Amino acid sequence: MAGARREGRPAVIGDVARLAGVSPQTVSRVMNERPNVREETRRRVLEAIRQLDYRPNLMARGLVRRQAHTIGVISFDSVLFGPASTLLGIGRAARAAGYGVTIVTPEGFDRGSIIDAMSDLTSHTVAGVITVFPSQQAATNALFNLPAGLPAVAVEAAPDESVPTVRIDQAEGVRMAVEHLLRLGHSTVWHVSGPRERMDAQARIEAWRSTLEQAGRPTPQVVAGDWSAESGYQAGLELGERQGVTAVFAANDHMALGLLRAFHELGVRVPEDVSVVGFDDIPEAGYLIPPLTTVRPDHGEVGRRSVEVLLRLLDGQDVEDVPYVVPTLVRRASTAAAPN
Amino acid sequence: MAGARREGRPAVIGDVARLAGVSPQTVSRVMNERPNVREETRRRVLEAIRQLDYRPNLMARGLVRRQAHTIGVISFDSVLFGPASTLLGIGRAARAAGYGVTIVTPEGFDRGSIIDAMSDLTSHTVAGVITVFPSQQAATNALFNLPAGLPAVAVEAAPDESVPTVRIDQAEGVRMAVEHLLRLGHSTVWHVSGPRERMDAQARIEAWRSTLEQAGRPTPQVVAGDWSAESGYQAGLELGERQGVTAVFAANDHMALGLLRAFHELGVRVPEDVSVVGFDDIPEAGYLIPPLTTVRPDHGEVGRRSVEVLLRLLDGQDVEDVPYVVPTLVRRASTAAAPN
DNA sequence: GCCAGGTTTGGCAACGTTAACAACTCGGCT
DNA sequence: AGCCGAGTTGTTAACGTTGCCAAACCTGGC
Repeated sequence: MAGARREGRPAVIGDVARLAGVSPQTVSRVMNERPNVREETRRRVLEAIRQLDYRPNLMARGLVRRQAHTIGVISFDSVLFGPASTLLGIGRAARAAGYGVTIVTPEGFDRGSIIDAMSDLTSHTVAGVITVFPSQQAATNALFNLPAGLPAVAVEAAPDESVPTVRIDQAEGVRMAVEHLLRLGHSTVWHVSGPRERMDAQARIEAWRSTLEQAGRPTPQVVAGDWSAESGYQAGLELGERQGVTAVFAANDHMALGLLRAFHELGVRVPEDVSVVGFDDIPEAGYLIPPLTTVRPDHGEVGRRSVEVLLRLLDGQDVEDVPYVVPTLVRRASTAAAPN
Repeated sequence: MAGARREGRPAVIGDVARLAGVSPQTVSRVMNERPNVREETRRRVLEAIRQLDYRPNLMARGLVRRQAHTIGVISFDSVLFGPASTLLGIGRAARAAGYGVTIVTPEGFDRGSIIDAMSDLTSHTVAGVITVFPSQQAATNALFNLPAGLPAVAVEAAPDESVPTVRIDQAEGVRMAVEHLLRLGHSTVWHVSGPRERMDAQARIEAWRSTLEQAGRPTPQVVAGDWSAESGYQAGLELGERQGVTAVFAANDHMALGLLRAFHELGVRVPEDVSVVGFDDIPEAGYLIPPLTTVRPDHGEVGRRSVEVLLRLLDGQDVEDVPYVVPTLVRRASTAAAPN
């Protein structure tokens, strides 16, 4: 019978055309919501589409239109709360704009694993790329190995000014945390940092230092951690024994959590003896012992905004400065006035 | 000059062919590592590829070969540790097998948002689909709306036996947790559950109940939570006031964390007065106060295995039963002998 | 020097869609 | 009646790749 779908195979545009008694071109017009199709014709086509359960082949469409319908994302640490939230924001915003999202997670920061991970992104399958990397080296490896002309946006770390970058305003977040502690009467604030090669860790160290300097306070030695609760715990064992430590700013909540535990073991009371502030506002932050005062960056907003910038790039516009995403300070019970 | 790349556009196979002085067909053979290409010819082609930075167009390739190079994943709660780890496992395994991964996260469990989220997966862009859903309803909505003939694998929740399903052995994990507590001398174990409409929550409730029954112990009323630390906290306030509660099994670590905090507030000591066991082994579990005894499911393995099963399906094999992924019990300091 | 059999290479068509253009329809106007 | 133009529809070719088949090229044996 005319218009029957070919055996076993999914329907294609020609099948729909035959069933509706029009040309493939007209079906294409209906699919793409172009004007100048008689209402009656449109109805017939739509009905045929429904009957055959026709779904346009995006690969064929991408081929003629010379454009992909997907955004590529290269992300590290995608299991962590922050990056995972950013990824979710990217996914939602991309889909709203009609793009799919392909996510790759390289094994390491080195050039080899990053190029390896990117291999399918570079094969004309993505319209543009967003990197979500905490390290400048990784971002450089990724962005300098992209095919020429492929639009890219960096989240957090970028090799230089040539790539539009969406960032959390680390400096502002840290300033809020440190000033909060100073206002509570602490004479200075110690810092447990993330790994120094990470951009965000570095940015937080610098913001912490400069806030203290501007307030005319001494800047203690940085205690280096690696984002993990374990490293926060080790830092806590060290700081808890030390004289005169009354306020600690940890570069993320996981380390703050380790700190809390170390202080608890040592009999150092939080917040009576020492105040602690974290960074991230992980979902459990409010239920730690004690509930953690922390800086909340809006990772979802970072994701949304990076898509927005990429779309502008795809549209041929050029993008100058992207405003920073400003975090907020969430005050809970882990901070209190300095002991005297 | 011969072999020059056409202005501005990325090189295509014809450009490479011209530069190497061979036909496009031969370039294709080299790209796909087919036999019967003279070594000298292969070298010339590879050199041309390098010179032009040629990358094959996967959309064109997919079109002729009638197959996609991507695996579609529909996931819920992708920010949580468990699903995020599964996603990572899927991504790595897929890439190792030469597939990209497209992830979509619907807004809700209802049919509308799921179909909506799936729309691009259904347009011939994916070779197969993996669902990562904690609810049977969601899995049903997804899997019954897939185009006919598209291979699919379910993680955790599936509508029925028709779709191969990769699961954590919830029952075994729960049994380990509950028996651990019983062996410590507790007369029974209370349970703070996840939301009942979630398959995994339901499975844990049932396993908890049957383990107690098999041991001939009374089964207390389930305290219902919703996975969040807040709900664990509320449950803790309730259980902490109750007489005779000496052991609690929380259906996930976040709720266990809330429990710990509530008990702390109430002056109930863990593990001296009450033992607590969680489920998930989130990265911070070992640094809570006290470090949490918990069940560790290998989410990454679940992801890897689901890809493996999907690949078998794509290969035309049919898959009978997929063995459960068995979790392990991680003993830490939140459990101890029952008080007398 | 010739032929059989294998290896290497090229030509053509097809995958499913859309862009560009051509052609047709229809009502209104000269 | 003939013509115009807006609105609607169809035709042709192209996107970049690979499957299929045929052609050209070797190699060694007689």
